[in-house]
Amino acid sequence: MMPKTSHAAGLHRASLEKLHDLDAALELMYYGWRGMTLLADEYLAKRGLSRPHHRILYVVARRPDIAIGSLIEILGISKQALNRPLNLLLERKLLTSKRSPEQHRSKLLRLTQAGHRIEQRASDHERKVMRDAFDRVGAPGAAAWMAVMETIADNN
Amino acid sequence: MMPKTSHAAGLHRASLEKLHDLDAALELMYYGWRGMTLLADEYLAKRGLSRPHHRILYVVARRPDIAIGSLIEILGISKQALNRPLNLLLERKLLTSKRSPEQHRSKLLRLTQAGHRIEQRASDHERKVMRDAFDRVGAPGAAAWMAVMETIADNN
DNA sequence: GGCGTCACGTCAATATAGTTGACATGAGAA
DNA sequence: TTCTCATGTCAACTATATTGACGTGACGCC
Repeated sequence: MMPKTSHAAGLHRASLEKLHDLDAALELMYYGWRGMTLLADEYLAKRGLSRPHHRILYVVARRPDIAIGSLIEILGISKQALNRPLNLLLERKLLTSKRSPEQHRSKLLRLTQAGHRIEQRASDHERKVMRDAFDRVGAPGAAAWMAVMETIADNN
Repeated sequence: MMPKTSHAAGLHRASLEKLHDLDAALELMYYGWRGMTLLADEYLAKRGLSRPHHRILYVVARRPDIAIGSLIEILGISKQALNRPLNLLLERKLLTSKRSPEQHRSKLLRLTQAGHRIEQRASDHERKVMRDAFDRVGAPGAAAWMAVMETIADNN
C-alpha cells in the first residue's frame, strides 16, 4: 500500500497519517521487502536477469540435482512460466541440465561456476541488508524479528 | 527466491538447505510479505479488486482530498498505470472526485462510505496478522521488529 | 487577450510475469 | 504393447506496469 518520492531510483517511505497504531507496521513490511531486494535487483538487472531468475538460482543452489518438476513445485509457478527464465539461464550457462543415469526421464539441474557466482552475489546483497539491520538491534532483537516473521509467514 | 507446496491456496515455507546463516531471514522476508497480504488479497479478490486498488484506497483514506498528481507521486507509478484501477474505484463509487473551488484544475479524491468500509476491512486483515505476531513476542519484540524493518526500509 | 504551463485524460505500443489449454515426445512400468 | 510420467512447446489470455504522444480545460502573467 505505498510510495515513493523525489529520486527516480528508490522509493522512500511516505509520511502518511497513521489511522491505526499498526499502520506503521503495514508500511514497514512493504518498504522492507523493497529495501531488501533493491540492490540485488539492480545487480541482476545489469546482467539482464530479474527476480524469477534469482529465485531459480537460489533454489538450485540449495538443491543441487533438483528435477524440473520439483523446481516447479517449490517455486509455485507453472511449467510454462518456468520455461523462459530457465532456458535463459541454460543458454547463459549459469545452469546445466543432465538426465540422471537411472531415472532417465527427469532432468537434473545444477549451477555452473558462473551460476554460483551470480547467485551468491545477488543473495549477498540481500544478506548484507539483513546483517546491517540485525547488527543494530543485537542478537535478541534479531531473534525477535525472526519470531515475528515466522508467525506471519506461517499464517497460511 | 522461494516456494510453495501441496495446497493450491497458500504457499508454505520451503525447507531448503541453508547455505548461509542469514538465508532463513531472506526466506522469511519473502514469506512474511505473502503471509501478511494473503487474507487481505483474498478479501479484495472476492470483490474484484486487487493490491493496486487497495494501495489507492489506503493512501486516500490517509490523505482525504488528495489530488491525482500527489497520489501518483506517493504510489510511485505512472498516471497511465493509475488510470485503470482509479477509474474502477470511481465507477464502483468507492471513491469520489471533485474539483476544488479555487484550484479548479486539480481533482480531489475522497473515499465514500463503501470505500472506507473496504479499505478498513482489507487493512484490518493485514493488521490482525501483525497484531497476532506482535502479541507473541511482546512490546520489546515488536519494537525490535520495527527497528529492524526501519533500517531495511531506509536502505535506499 | 493571448501564451505558456499545469493537471489531467487517453491512445498506442511494449515489457514482464504469470495463467490455462492443448498437444507432442521419449522413457519406463505393467 | 499400452499406459503413464516427466518434460517441452505452442497459442491465447490476463494483470500490472512502462514510455511516448497528443488533447483539453484552467490558470498565471506580461
